[in-house]
Amino acid sequence: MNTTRSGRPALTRPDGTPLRVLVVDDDPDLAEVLSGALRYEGWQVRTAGDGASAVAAARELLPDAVVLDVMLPDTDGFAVLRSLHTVKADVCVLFLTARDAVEDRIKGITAGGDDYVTKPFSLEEVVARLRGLLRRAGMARQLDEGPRLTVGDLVMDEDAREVTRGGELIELSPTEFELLRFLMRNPRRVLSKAQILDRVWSYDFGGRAHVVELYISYLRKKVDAGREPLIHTVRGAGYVIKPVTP
Amino acid sequence: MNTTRSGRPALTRPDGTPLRVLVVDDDPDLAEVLSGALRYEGWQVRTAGDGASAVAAARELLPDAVVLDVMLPDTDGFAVLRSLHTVKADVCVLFLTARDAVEDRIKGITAGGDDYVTKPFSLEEVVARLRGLLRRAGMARQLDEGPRLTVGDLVMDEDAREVTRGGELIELSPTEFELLRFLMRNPRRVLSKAQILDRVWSYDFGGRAHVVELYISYLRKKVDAGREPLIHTVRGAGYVIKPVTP
DNA sequence: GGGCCGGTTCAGAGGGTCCTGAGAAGTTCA
DNA sequence: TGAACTTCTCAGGACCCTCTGAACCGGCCC
Repeated sequence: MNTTRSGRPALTRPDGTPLRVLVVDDDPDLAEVLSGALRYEGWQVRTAGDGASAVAAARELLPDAVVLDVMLPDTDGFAVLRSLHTVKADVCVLFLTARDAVEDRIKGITAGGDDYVTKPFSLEEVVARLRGLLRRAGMARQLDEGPRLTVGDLVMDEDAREVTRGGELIELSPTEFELLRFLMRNPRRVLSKAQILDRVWSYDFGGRAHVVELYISYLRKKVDAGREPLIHTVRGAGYVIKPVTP
Repeated sequence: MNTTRSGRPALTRPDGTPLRVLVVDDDPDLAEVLSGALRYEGWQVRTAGDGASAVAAARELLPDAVVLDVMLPDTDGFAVLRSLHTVKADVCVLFLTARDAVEDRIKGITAGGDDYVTKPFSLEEVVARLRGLLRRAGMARQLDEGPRLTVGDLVMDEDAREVTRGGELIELSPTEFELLRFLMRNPRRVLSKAQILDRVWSYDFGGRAHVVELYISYLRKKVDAGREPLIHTVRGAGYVIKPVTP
């Protein structure tokens, strides 16, 4: 089976070909970061910088999903959405939008099951939302297990945003939740603080790696408190989450 | 079984094929939003912008239901209705009409089992009405369970518009009812304020997400008052309804 | 041992999210 | 027409989340 840089099997559609995503943003840097992260996750990625070329690219690529900036130089996102749906009716769309534009043009978007993320976002957020869209659309075979992540007796339900350990409910803040999700999606793999910062914190975060240590300590208090620890420090390298008994 | 983007099983007719609906409206944005919401609910959707193409599309699609704007650029909705019935006698029709439209004529039509919604409507309203029509027509297998929604000891009878908790009747305003219905149709799933706004409030509502918080607080006062809470806030994410003990 | 380094933890400021009460405008119904 | 109800805006305030700064801890090397 084809594998990706992340070590996970490539995401494939029911017919075995890789999942395709089109990234549309007029900021080339951001488009690059996004497509890098998605490629890493096993997507076949293509980018476009404006509405016209987005529709053209979609006609060629016939993507399963589109990551679409609402503010584009030529057209507005809603028009692009309509064109995309005429190109491929069952395409999933994830919108990127500025914080204060939310109420405006996003109206009606999520009604179709599409979703949106506000800038500045974290890559983990984008990747997770996209996964959610595809899973609900029944597109990717690998996602069939559903919205559940498990490490030992620690269980995360992404849809319900619920985390339990040994059946006991654990309350987490948004950042704690994202950090834990990132760890749990990469069990038994050492993640550096830089990696964590890049994925869990938003791309324009200027802070230092110290926050990662801080949030790891928060997580430990809630997740590992008084129990066999799942979260481990690897000095000089980063952190891992792994079950106690392999 | 085939599933939809909403995670619910696809709506199917007695013979196993998906339910088909034709959306007829001359406003392409509205048609797009409507068809998105219906597709998400498991319908096979097709749209038309005027009476002539509506009849043509119906002849091809042979829809189980039609969502029909009364005001069309070429013909009026009632003429279309007659044509539709010659194409497929047992089709269910949901009319979309302006608030001050001639109510008598609508009522004459709906006597036949069809229904109508006045603009501006909420998507939740349209989706629910359509469900009701199909259920009464005995079309969809999945709807056989009837009009009852249950979360813990909270019970909603959609047809009677009645809500009880622990047997005790709870009086709700229209908006409160729709909000609660949307929550109860998605138990244990965190719904963002944007999602709620898109589905429960009418499509032309310009207000801010703040109203959602307000109505959640109203609901809590009536539904959760002095009892074990069913409605939960997930900070930074949205709201969930779920029974205390799973 | 002393200094250094990576990591952990505590305390607290500031900012944001969310809740709620009060009240204005619009709607329904008698 | 007036009263009751519904819907929504506004503003105050409580609480939580996030991040900074600084102290602390233990291992490692000189």
